[in-house]
Amino acid sequence: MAASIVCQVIGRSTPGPSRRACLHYDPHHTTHPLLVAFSRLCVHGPLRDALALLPDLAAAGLRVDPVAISRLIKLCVRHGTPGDGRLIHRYVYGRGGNGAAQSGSSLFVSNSLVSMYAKFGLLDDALKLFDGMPQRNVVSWTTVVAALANASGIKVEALRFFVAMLRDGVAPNMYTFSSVLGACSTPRVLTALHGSIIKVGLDSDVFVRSSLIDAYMKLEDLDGGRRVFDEMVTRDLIVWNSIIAGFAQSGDGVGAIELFMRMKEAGFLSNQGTLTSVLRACTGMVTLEVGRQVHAHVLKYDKDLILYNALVDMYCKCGSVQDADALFSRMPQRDVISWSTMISGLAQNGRSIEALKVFDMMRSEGPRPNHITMTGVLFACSHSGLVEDGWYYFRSMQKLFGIQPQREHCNCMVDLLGRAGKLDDAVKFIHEMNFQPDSVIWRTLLGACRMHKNANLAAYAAKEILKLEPDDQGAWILLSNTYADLRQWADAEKSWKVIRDRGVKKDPGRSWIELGKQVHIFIAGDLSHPCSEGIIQELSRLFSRVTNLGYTPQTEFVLQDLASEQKEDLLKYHSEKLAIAFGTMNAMEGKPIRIMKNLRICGDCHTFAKVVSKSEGKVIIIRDPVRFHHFEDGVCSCDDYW
DNA sequence: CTAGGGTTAG
Repeated sequence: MAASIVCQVIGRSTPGPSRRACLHYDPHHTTHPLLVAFSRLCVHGPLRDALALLPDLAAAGLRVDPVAISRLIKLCVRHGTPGDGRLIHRYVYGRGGNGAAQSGSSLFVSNSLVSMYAKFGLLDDALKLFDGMPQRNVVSWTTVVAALANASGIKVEALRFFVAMLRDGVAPNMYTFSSVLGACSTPRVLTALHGSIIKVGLDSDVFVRSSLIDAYMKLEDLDGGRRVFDEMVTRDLIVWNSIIAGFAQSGDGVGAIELFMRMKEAGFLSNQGTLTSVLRACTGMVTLEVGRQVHAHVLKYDKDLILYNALVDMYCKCGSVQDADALFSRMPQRDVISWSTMISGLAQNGRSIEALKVFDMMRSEGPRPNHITMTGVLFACSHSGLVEDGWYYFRSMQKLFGIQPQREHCNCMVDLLGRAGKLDDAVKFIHEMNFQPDSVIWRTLLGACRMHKNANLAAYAAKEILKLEPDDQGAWILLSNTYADLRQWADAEKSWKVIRDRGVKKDPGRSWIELGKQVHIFIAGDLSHPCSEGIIQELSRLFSRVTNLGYTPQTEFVLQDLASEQKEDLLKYHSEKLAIAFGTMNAMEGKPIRIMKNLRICGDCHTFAKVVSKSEGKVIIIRDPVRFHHFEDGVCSCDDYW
């Protein structure tokens, strides 16, 4: 076997003298033909032939070039065959397994093997080999640190190994630092690491810098990340992507987009990674106009399904179903994600019937729905009160699509029944489903109880949540809100006391609106916006107009027990009202007013928006974290059902 | 032989 491979390899690649060498081997003047063949196979493959020579090499007692061995190890990684890697390991270390016995068992080769195990996710093997190594250098340590930093759940171990490395007297290099930064879990550790990086003069390395930026961003220290970025003299595309992604992920979409503009000014061409981050920023912010501009960039990657899907999602989340739908129907190909995105997007925009129509289309011409598609379908049903359809899809998804209902589907069903006011059915469903109810389910029920003002059941659901998650803020807040809705101020106050005592803070209501290239943010009760005077005037103008059309403030949506004028004041300055006033002041002819909210819309603001849409003849679109409300001529797309 | 960013649907 070996002989035929050797002849083949040598004969194939170099006819003439080497073929002779194959036949007349002189140990003093010529490299052994086995070694020649082996080295070639390590570079060009096939992997299988190279592996087949290992036993003969061992039998002949030949010492193989470590470079060749490590190339072979890399081939295994490329082929994704850990078994072959183990074979090489066994050959290199010999039967004794004492680490120094066989040919090629240098530090270099051991490092390659550790790295191979790490890349296959075989951490135990990597560590066992590492522990048995007679010496270890920076590379050995760095390989292990990187492997641990990339693993989930045991990142702390990376830090421990890093410290052990220092104790061992091995100096970290830029590779080590950029790896260990990925395991950096507290600001203190980060400060310490950053300090040592500067001290040893590695802070000019681009890799180290981008890891530093990423580490600051992951700890939500945007300024820290920004500073590292600003100090850089030479930046590459990945550094730009790091900082843009950091801003996009921490919710600072405006910052992300500004950086994207600067990146283009600096002459960098965006790649798929840049654009996905920028689209994510647009999706989070509902900056439709900027999103359209990004769309123009994306056109250069027109075959990229991921970017297309992200665009459809962005248009849906920005409340522009027309754009989303136009794009969806023009897409060269559509996968499950495309269809699911479109279905959920329509449902979120209150177009449940259309969502179900798209689902029918998908069934006839698209890919097979998956469990996330079904979540979208059930979401469509629950947000339109289509109880019967919901039951039908829930009951038949196993039979029709082979999808076993999961937790999230049960949650949709509880939502469907709860929203429709069938609270008893919802409770019955929870007790009969195949899962142990979790806090998500109870929270859904609690939301429905609040909507239908069933305080007793709400208290039950809240207690169940607090059994599972004793410190859950949401449970306390929803419970107290329920009492407030019922005007049971004593009970509400009791819950608020718990919230205050535990330091639970309620997120203030925030709304934002895009005007030109700027995003204006409004916080409930906060009149610090530069146009506040104008906004207050506009609000009173709107109030007098809508009062004539029959609007009265619904003070039951105010949560504290206050005199009714004070309550009206609080209501008046809800963030969405400030945004609506700002929107009507600056409205452009024929364009809808688009507003984003961080919390669910309040009932009074919902009525207000409806009446304003009629009195001002404007379309108002408000997106809350769950769905959209399109207000037009006094009605909302949600049919007052949300 | 060791290192950096992004990845869409709920």
